[in-house]
Amino acid sequence: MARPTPQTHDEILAAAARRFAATGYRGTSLQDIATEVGCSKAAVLYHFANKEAILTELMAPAIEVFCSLDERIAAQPGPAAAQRVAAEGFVDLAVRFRSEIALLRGEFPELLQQPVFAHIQQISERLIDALAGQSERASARITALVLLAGIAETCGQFADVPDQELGDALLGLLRRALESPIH
Amino acid sequence: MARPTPQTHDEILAAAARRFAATGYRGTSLQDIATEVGCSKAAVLYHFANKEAILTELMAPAIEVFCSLDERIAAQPGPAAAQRVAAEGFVDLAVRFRSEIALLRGEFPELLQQPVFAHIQQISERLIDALAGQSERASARITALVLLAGIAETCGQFADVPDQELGDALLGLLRRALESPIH
DNA sequence: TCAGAGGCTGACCGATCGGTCAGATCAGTG
DNA sequence: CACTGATCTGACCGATCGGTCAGCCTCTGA
Repeated sequence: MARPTPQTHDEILAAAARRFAATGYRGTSLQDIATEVGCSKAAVLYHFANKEAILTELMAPAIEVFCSLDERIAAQPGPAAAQRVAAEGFVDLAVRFRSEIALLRGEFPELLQQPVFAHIQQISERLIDALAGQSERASARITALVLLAGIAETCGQFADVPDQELGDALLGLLRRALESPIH
Repeated sequence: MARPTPQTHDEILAAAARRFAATGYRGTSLQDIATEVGCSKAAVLYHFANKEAILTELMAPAIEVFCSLDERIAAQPGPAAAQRVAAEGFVDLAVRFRSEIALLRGEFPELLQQPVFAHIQQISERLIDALAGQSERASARITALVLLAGIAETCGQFADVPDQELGDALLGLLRRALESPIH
């Protein structure tokens, strides 16, 4: 490691983080990163062995904390204690590394720019409004968005769960979680 | 080949859906789709004007239902009724179109194959176990996964919310939503 | 019998990808 | 002065991308 730390290294990391978050890992070329930094593509590959090495260095700190959380959970005496540590630890992780985690969203933001999804974002905002009971409170809007995104993100993984059971579970979750509950 | 097969159109759609869900839109080439179908890339482009047209035809039904849900919500007399319709309508949408929505995850599944994320999936499963209070019930595991994915997916969007406030909101959400609540 | 239409192919195109390489520039050191 | 190592560049490479095109094959109906 060079003593008079060259700032180019960090500038590349910062630029890569912005590009990855905007257009995904695949959707970001080394030339994109180089252009944003203001150097050549070859300069990027001078500071990093390859494209993957950039992603690795970006995510390493968050992953390390994630692994240590896993160990802390495993060290708890019972399910109740494990649940508390898991909840608090994960929330802390999500808050501290939110920008790092955000770039895992991949090509999703760019995908939404496709003509097919032209009105999806506006509709989603109105949907969040409705779920939050038209409340302006930040916590109500956070709750609604987390639930909306979580359901959209995961429902495809329950291919083996019957429609009725999956629907009941999700509706039950919404009833419990929304701040001004459904009557 | 050259069989009288007008079913090729649908086979291409099905193959594209599988590939998009596995490696994302960008990460799936027309050749990938053609190979999975067992025809030439040119045949794919005979049935669809371009790559985007495949995505459009795949998502169109789900988007139409999503738009009509938006209209139904807007037609409700008050916030409470709107919230109920939004919750029930969105859950129904997510359950019915879960495979279509799943392919919006983009490059995420493929990204997790990167060496950096080697142990993330196992750790995530243990984290879900802990959040679900070691319960085997499907609804408990669905709840934990939705919350986990939702927080990870959205926390990056709250760059303007102070850490303390965001953390409190998320922890409050977990307390309310988890089936065997945190003491 | 044969024209025409639908279905499909292989060859090809320009653009862009991740990555390599030889060499230019420059600061520090003896 | 000569030399060295770190930083960076432009030119280039093979592979792959989305997409085009001329033409082949098979089926159908007049």
